[in-house]
Amino acid sequence: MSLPAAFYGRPVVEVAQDLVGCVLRHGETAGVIVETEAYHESEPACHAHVGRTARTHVLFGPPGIAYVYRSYGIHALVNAVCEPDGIGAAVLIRALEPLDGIEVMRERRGVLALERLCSGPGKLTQALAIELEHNATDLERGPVTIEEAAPGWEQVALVPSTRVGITKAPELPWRFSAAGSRYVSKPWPAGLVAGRRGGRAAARPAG
DNA sequence: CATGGGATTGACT
DNA sequence: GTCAATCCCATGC
Repeated sequence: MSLPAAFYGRPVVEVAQDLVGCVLRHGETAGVIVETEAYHESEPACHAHVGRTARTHVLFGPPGIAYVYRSYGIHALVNAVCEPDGIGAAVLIRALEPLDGIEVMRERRGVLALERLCSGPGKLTQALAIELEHNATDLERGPVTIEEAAPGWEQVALVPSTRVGITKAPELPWRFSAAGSRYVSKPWPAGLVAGRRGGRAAARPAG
């Protein structure tokens, strides 16, 4: 079942943590969210920091809406708008553990390894065929939806770290990764896999 | 209207 | 490790 708007209408850092373990779905493809980042208008790394513009008005709208934008002229990045209507904030979905439609994802990505299909914000949108046309669409009604935590993922442990690829407000620990997951993006946060030795990753989180 | 800068990725040295 | 690809949009003239 898709998450209701009220789920998103809370403090964005809280929602970013609660979204880990939930399922992002588009058509026949879906994956468990294993990495997120929070962005809020009060800090300069957030697109909403500049105020309402043609680009950012979605961020200031009601929660539970998709904010999709193009990055570096190549990739589409997908976010979930958070906080009450009028506050500009969103959670960036950074990585998924592939769940459904894996063969379709492999074709779209031109990659076979499960660990590489959705281990980055630009990779997962390519794997799920999420594009700019999905900007401002409703995440409860679809076509792109986010469902409640997958079985076994309700209590997943999180590893906080600083956000990736930004130059402003780099010190905020607003990136959240599922502990022990092999499907998160690089750079891996320190302590992602407790007791990791010889580069061998642990199994997926308990559940 | 011109310009500059990305919430990235993959190929290459 | 370095670097190019390539589009949208915010900003400034």
